Amino acid sequence: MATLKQVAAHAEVSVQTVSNALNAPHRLRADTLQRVTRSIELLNYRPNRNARSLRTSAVELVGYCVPSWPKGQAHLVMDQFLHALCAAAESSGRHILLFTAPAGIDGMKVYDDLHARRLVDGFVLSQTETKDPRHPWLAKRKIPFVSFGRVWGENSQPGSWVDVDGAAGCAMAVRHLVEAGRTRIGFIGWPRTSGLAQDRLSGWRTACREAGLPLAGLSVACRADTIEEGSRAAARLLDAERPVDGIVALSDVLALGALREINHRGLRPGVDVGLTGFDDSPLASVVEPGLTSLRQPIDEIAASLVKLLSDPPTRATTRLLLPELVIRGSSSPG
Amino acid sequence: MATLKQVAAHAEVSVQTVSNALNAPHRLRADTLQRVTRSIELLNYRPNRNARSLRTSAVELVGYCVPSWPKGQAHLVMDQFLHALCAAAESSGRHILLFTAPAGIDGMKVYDDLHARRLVDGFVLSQTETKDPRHPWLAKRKIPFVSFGRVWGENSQPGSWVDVDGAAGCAMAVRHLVEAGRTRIGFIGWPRTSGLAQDRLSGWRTACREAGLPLAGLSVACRADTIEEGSRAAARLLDAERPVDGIVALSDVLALGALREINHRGLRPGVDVGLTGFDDSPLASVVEPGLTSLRQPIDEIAASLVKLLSDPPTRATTRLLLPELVIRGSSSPG
DNA sequence: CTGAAAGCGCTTACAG
DNA sequence: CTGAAAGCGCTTACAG
Repeated sequence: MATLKQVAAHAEVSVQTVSNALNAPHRLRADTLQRVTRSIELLNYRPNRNARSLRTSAVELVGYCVPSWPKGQAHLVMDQFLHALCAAAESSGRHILLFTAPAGIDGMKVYDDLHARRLVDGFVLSQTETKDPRHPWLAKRKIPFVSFGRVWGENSQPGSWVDVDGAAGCAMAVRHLVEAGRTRIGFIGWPRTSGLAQDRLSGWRTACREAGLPLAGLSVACRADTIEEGSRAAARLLDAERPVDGIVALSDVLALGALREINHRGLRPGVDVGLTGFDDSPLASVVEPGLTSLRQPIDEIAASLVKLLSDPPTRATTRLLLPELVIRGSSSPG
Repeated sequence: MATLKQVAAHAEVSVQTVSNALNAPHRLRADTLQRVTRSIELLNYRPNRNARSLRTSAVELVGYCVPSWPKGQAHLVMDQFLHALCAAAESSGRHILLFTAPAGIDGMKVYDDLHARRLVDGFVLSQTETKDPRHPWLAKRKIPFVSFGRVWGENSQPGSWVDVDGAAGCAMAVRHLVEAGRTRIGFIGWPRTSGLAQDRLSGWRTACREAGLPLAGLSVACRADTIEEGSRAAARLLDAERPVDGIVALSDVLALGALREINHRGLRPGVDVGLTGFDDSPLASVVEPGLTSLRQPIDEIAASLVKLLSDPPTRATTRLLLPELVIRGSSSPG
């Protein structure tokens, strides 16, 4: 492995000049630069990142905690997000360092340790929870971080965040169903304690109201994000005195449950009942008919997060992105 | 941020002694160790990893290339694998560094660069392909790596690997179906060019033969790992003069296609036709009836990989693990 | 058991 | 535009 010193000797310049050739080429005369560059190539020199980091105290590594899921409850779009995050980081010479940590406040000593030992410069948080303790904890200690997702607390959230506009997304879904002629659209969500659920619910409510559609008794809160709960909720909406002809579900999994219930009853999804999900997970295109779903702009989210972490603006910044409605058979025939 | 020097001053010993307290505590007298430990805690000292790595030239970071997938073709068990890999690495003080790289030989300069700049000590390869160019490339340059999966070449594969015994797994699936009374079991796989497909096919063949079951015309090779191909293959097996009453599919996705076809025909999965998949992906427990599938022992695989990379045996080592048959409704009623 | 010193491979004011 | 020197924070023979 060639070192800076060896390159300098080979090019007959000082190590400082080689370092400049790499980090500030404009400081060199053209012919010197060329000579140094040639030596670098000849010796196949690659700067040692540890030495650099020790000197500059920047490791150009971003910590990301890989969530652990209850059995079978895999995060279906995580690999897409991770790939996008990696690609975004690499476009500015950074990389992602993966780690595991206990949930909640107990995990914070892991974050602290990684930062204190200089394994990472900062963190990208995701799987943000209502009243997530990580944000204030990190902010208090001045450990750099950005958040994918809001904390939904009463007070303003510490740090920069990027999120998807769930309300706007669900409103898009409602309008899409209205255009397909639906007149009674239900919402399948989670309890009010979840900020994310409230957000998406509000989009459904607003759009229904704007379209002059009824709301009363048409929103169901599921206790868990499972197929079974989705089925049960759909059954309730379809068993009502005046059954729904459209369903907006808060997640793909709930939508899949609804899809099953619709099929069980001999109703035709996309014909008798229009249905939409959220996330455009791999499940959405695997079922039949395909599930219309709201796709989060993963690449843009990842790029924003990395940018906010790498070049932190002077004050905390927020960015709300629109999801994209991916239309499949569950909401429109053919 | 406290440094070694400050801790040494505080404990009134040399820096060498503090370093020993951390890395070779047995060299210190008990009272010295205690005094030093107290100072470390008081000053909340955390050793700078970059300085350590520069000195020892070990970064304790394992590179893992996050695969990019064609749209919608997410790797459904990847987040489980990544979590297991992280946890395994952390149990020996290591971490996972994620990166992206072009497929095949074009990506090797990325691997080379990460290693040369000392961002990683070595690599865990996965998504291994038939005649994967990465293994010989890395071996030739003496860049440490281990492989999850075999390369299936004619020659012996460079480097250590860990893999799941697909043949044994598919044989287990066949025997399970035989026990449930099936007498005509088909296999849905991929073309013979895939070593993995050959492996799993051979398990089906062996077990059928041992059970005295027919083989002729009962294996179908799909061109792609999609629902549609799985459906088509199942249709062929069910349209035969003597239709099958059991199907072993090479993947969960193909099995899901078969499940759809079985349902379409008004046949009852698990009753009229027994069906199994491979991977126990999140899809398997989400469909109805649940899909019987072969679960790869992810945690054990990850632990083996990290161990082989961290404490490389003197000669390349291989480890073949048994998958576990997870039985759900698709292969047995109730 | 403990300590003084060299050195890992860089970058960065500073001087020329 | 170029170079000599200090120093980032550790570890590791080596000496006492």
